[in-house]
Amino acid sequence: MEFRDNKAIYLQIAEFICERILLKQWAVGDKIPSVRELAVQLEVNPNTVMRTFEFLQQKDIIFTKRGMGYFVADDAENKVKTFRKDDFLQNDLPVFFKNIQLLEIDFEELKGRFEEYKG
Amino acid sequence: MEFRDNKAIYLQIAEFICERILLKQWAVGDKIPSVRELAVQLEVNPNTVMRTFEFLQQKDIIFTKRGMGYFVADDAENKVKTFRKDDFLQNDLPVFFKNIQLLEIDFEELKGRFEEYKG
Amino acid sequence: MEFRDNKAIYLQIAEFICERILLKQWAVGDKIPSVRELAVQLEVNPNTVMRTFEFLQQKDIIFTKRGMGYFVADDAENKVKTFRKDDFLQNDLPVFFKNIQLLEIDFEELKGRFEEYKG
Amino acid sequence: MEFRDNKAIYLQIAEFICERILLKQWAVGDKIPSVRELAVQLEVNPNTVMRTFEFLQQKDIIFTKRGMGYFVADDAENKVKTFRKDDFLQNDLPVFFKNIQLLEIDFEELKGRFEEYKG
DNA sequence: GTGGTCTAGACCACC
DNA sequence: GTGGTCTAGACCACA
Repeated sequence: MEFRDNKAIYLQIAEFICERILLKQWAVGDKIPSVRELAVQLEVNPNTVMRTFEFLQQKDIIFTKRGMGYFVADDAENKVKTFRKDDFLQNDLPVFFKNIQLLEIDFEELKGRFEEYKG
Repeated sequence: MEFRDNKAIYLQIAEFICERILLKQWAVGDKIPSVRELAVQLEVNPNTVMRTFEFLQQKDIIFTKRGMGYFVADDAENKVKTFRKDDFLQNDLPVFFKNIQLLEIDFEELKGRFEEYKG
Repeated sequence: MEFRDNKAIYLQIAEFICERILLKQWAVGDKIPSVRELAVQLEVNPNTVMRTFEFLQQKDIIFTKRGMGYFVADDAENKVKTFRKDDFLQNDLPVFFKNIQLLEIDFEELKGRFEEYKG
Repeated sequence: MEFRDNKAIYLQIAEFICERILLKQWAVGDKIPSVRELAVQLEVNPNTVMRTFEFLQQKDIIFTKRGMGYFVADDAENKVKTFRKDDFLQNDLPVFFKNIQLLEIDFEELKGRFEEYKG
C-alpha cells in the first residue's frame, strides 16, 4: 500500500480499516487480520499496525479477545460514521470552503468533477 | 496569533503570509515585516519566522536583499495560487469526494452550507 | 572535524557527505549516519546536522524514511557531480582564468604544480 | 554592476578596484572616484563603498587626504598582486585541484577552455 | 531508536 | 537596523 507523507502511517491504516467497515466488507464481530498479516500485506512495521489497533480500540471501534485477535465492535459502523462526520463538518469543511473562495473555484465546476469522480 | 497544533507553526506562518499576498494586501516588491518584527507580533521565536522565510524563498514566493529584509517576489500571487490549487486538486479534493460518498452527504446540502459560510 | 571559518558549517558538512558519495564510500540506498551520530562525530550541534540533511534532501541527494533515517537517493552521485561541475564551470573557472591572467601565472607551471599535488 | 551572492558586496567592490589597478587603468597617485560617485555608479549603498575604502586603506592599497578623497598608494600594483597571488596559491589552487580530480576534468580540456576565454 | 519542531539566547556579517 | 548561523536543550510523533 502507498502512503501519503503528510499523515502518520498508523492513521492512514486506521482509515483503511474504517473504510472496510463503512463499506460493510468487515461486519460486526468479524475477526480483523492479525497484526503480522496486515503488516506484511501493507508492507509496514508490525509496531505500526499495533499502534493502529490500539488507536481504534481506544475509540471502541474494535476490541480484542486475548490470544484470539482483534474484532469489529458492536455498532462500529455508526461510530465510524459519526466520528468521521463530526470531524468532517468541524474541521475539513471550513478549510474546504476557505480554499474554494481563495482559489476562486466555481461551485458548479466542483459538481462536475464530483460526477467524474463517481463515474 | 493562535496556532493549531496539528501543523508546524512555521508552515502556518507561511500560509498566513501567502494569504496576505492572495488578498493583495502585500503586493509584488513590498517589504515583508522583518524577522524580529513578525516574531514579536506573532509571539514566536525569531528562528521560527526565519524558517518560514527560508521555506517561502525556496519556493520563489519571497526573496531577500542582504541587510535590507525580505520582499514579495515577482508573480508571487500566481505562484501561491498555483501551488495551493495543485495541492487542493490532487490531495484535498479526492479525500473530500471520498468522504462525501462514505458519509452519504448530499451535494445540494453542501451548497446551502457554503452560502451560509459566505454570508 | 575541523571547519573553515568562511563558510557555514552546515554547508561544509554537506560537502563532506557529497564527497563520501562521489568517492563511492556511500552508495545509493545506503543509510546515512543518524543526525545525533554525525553530530557527535563531527562535534557540532544536532540542529546543524539536521540543517545539512534538509539542504541535501531539497536537492534530491538524500531522502528520509520516517523514523528510520536518511538514505542516499537514486542517482545521487550524478546529481552531486552535476551540481558541482555546473557550479565550477560557471563560477570558479572564470574567476580562476581571470586570476591567471591578472597574476601572469604560466599555464605550464600550473601543470607542474598539479602533478606535485597529485603525487 | 551585478554582484555574486556568495561574497560580500564590499569585497567584490574591492576586487573591482584592485583590478583597475592591476590593469593599470588607475595608476599610483591617481584619485579614486568619490564614495558617492561610486555608490551611484555601482548602485549600492554609500556605506558599502565606504567600507571597501576602509578595507583597502587598511591594506595600504589606497590612502586618504582629508577633504580630498582617496588615492592609489605607492606600489599599489605590486601589493595587490602579492596579496592576490598569495591568496590564490594558498587557498584557491588546492581547492581547484581537488575539484578537477573529483569532477574528473581533463587538464588538457582546461587549456582549451582557457584559450577560448582569452580569445 | 529515528527525524522534526520549537525556544532561548548568542554572535556574526552586512547595509 | 537587517538576515544568517550556531549552540544548548527540550519535547513530540513515529517505527
